[in-house]
Amino acid sequence: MGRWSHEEVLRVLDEFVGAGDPDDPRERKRVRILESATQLFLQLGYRRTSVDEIARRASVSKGTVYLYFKNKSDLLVHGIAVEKRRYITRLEPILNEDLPPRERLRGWIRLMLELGTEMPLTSRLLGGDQDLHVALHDIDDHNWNQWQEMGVEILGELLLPLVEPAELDPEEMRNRALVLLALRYLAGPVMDDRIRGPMSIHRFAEVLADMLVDGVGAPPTERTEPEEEGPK
Amino acid sequence: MGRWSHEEVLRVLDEFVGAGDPDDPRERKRVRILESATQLFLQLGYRRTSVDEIARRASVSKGTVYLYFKNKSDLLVHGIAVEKRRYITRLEPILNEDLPPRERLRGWIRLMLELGTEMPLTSRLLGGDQDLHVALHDIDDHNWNQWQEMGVEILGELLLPLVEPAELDPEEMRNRALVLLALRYLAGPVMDDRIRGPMSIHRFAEVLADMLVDGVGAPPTERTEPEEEGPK
Amino acid sequence: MGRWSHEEVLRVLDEFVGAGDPDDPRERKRVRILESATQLFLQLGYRRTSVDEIARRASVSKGTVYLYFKNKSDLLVHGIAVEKRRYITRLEPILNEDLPPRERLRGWIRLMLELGTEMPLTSRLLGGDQDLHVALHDIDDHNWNQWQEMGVEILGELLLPLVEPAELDPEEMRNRALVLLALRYLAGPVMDDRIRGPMSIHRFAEVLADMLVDGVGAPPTERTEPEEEGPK
Amino acid sequence: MGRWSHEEVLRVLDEFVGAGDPDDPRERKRVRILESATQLFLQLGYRRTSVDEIARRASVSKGTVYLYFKNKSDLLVHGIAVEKRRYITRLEPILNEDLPPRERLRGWIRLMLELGTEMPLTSRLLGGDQDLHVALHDIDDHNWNQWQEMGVEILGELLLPLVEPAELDPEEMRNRALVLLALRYLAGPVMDDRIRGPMSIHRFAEVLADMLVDGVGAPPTERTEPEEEGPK
DNA sequence: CATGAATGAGAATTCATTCAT
DNA sequence: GATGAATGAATTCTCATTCAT
Repeated sequence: MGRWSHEEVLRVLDEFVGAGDPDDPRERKRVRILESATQLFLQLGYRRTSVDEIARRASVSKGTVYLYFKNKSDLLVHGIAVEKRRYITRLEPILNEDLPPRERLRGWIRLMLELGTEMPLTSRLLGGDQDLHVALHDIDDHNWNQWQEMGVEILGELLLPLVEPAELDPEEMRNRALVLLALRYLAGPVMDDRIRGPMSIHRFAEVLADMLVDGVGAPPTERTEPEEEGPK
Repeated sequence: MGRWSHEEVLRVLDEFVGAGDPDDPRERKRVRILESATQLFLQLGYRRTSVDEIARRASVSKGTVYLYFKNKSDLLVHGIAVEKRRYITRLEPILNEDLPPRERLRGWIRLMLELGTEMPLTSRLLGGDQDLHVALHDIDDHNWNQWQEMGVEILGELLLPLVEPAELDPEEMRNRALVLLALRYLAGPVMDDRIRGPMSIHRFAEVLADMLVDGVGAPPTERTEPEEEGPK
Repeated sequence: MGRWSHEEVLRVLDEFVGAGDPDDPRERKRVRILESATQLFLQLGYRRTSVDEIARRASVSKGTVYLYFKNKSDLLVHGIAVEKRRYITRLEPILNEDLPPRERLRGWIRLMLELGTEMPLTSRLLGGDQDLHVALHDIDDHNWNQWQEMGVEILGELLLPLVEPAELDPEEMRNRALVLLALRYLAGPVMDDRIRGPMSIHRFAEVLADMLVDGVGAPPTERTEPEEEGPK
Repeated sequence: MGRWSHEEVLRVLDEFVGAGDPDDPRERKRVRILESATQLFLQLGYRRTSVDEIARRASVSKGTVYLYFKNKSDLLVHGIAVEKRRYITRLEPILNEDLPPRERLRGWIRLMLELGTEMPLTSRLLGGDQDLHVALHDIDDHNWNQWQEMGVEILGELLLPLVEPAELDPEEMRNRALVLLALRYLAGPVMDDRIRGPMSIHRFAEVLADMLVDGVGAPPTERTEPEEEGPK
């Protein structure tokens, strides 16, 4: 499983904001404010979201927002941190489980495309949202690199057994990894059901995985559907 | 070529902003303002770009900007129209040429990924940039639908001969078309060379096409490189 | 000693905030808060000092500050009162001691210039600090007049024997008293060692006294230096 | 006249903001805004003065203030620059005129005390106003040093012929110069007629000069009064 | 008594748009 | 046509003061 074993993953986790006791009313308010902000950032974009509006949606006063977060951009930073924590949880089964390589790759593709639902801010940020980039300016680069490296590492692992029989040269293999990695940038668009058409995100990911693993002309694998699903 | 024959294509074109005589000094000023705006929108995002800055870059007064465009958002609308016109030109060879089906699909994938370079505003918009979406609100929907339908139509054509031997049912086929169509949302991210790694955009598109056409485990086709290329 | 005998001085003192038992833990807390406030007012100015910061420095909660002082400006008023009490103590030797007139005047000049160290808030206030003036608005006038009258009275006493031989007319004498009285406004500036150059405040006062008593062209008197001194 | 001959003085002047054509309506508005700001800064202090209030007093909109001055603090900087220009004008006669040394020193003392009327912001700043200091933070130090050095230089020149007969050692002389220099910090307080009593600022300066030049016990020189005078 | 969370009235600054010249 | 000065609504952030616990 390469460099991204538990220790590493936990090191990354430690960066994340500690959640605190969910029964503490203060914590509850904090979460309410953060969620209001996140929703509005997604709905209107970062700049168009005013702190006033965030406060109103969270039913607190403007001043209270600044009591819990030192900045408007601090709200964004914490929103992204919350998503990261969610990501780690979702990643672990793919990294640890004892599945056939094809299934692991398919699981990974699915996860990447579902990131849009579970990590909408991050998707937006990775998708190049200027507003978010500007708001995050300094932390941005560090985060991005970490994110990219982590992806390359993990995907390399997953890909290895699959491309072995074709005897691809290492450069070609690395390129394929990079291309597959870039698929996560579809996570944002894929949230839009006009883009997905009649498919769920899960199904969309399956179809993409089918083509990538076996080629556009090959027949599909058996369809798997998760129990519960967010959009569509 | 289905419904999207010349007449249709031209009908779409007609909607675009009429270019006018490129020697008319008024027209030249109009173009200069529009280009300044487009560059700044791409560089700073829509909101962070001030009309003042646009005027300065175009070496006209702020008032003049409003003489040629009724709004700040009008600048965006026209910037996008310019890109559309460019798109039609690029699309035609793929639609008309008498190439083997696999090559046509590969050509289409290449084009989609290169849209980021030639249609940066559109890519950004399709990629979910809130700033742009909000600025365009009403025109947005109409445009978007047209754009999507046009894509589905064209891609259906291209895909048909390739999937025929696999006897895919029509639903599966439509899904695959939608999934492939969504790849154009990679156009924006693919402009970032941290994402492409050592590959040019063209090469990136080739690697993606290889996997999609033949599967991740199949050997690559012969590499084609265009004479000159923008980034990387 | 004129009108400013013990009774008068004590009447003024009585106005000052009663100190209370210094062993009472409540009183100790009160003093701690007041000192924190005073230090911060001097360091940052009145407006820039937040009640939060005062509470933090005094290791109490913000609410507690309001338990002991009804206002932010109340802190300032009491801070100034504390300085007044200190002033009375320092003034007495000059009023009572049986010294030659020149020495008494020199002592008084010294004291005035040293007020900046021992009555920094008052100096700042007298020096025209708008922040403080505004914060004190109403009490201000009453206080100021009292302060001024007290000074004129005392200085008149000190000056009388010195100007007698010159047979100055009463108006001229009163004017000289007023001018000398104004020297106390140097107390603030004189705390800045860039202004004093290599001199201590004490030394600075001596040099000023020399010139005032004997003229700029006369040789200096023997230098006196106090045992211990604050700045420089 | 030492180092501060015409060239130097003009070099300093060049730093000042160019006034522009006083008939240009734009310039007139600029001046109106600047004067409104200066008056309010003096009346209320820097922090308590809001840009809104400045705009209202100058009868322009808030936005217009920012059209002419990039900052609130920019208003302060320019206000001080205006005062500097005034200062240079007043200084020249003292530097150039062919007067007896005593008269030159007396003229200088007069000028210093009158600075409060003609350079109220500067007086306030030199007097240690926290608000102003903070608003100016970086330019502050440079300015202060220049101001101080200029004073030491000029005063040294003026003092030399007066102390020569007393054969003061150089250190004592330098100290006397520094002490006299500090008298300019009385400029602010002296603007207050409660402090000056029945004297005009001019008269106050004369009385102070008398004492400093000849000693507190010596008779006054003939009284000089200027034709027109500001306060009192 | 003590606490510190909550409030909301300001304050500085930006910028799309208008309009007199 | 062209200009650019003027406007003022909107936005982020601060902090004295209150009050429920």
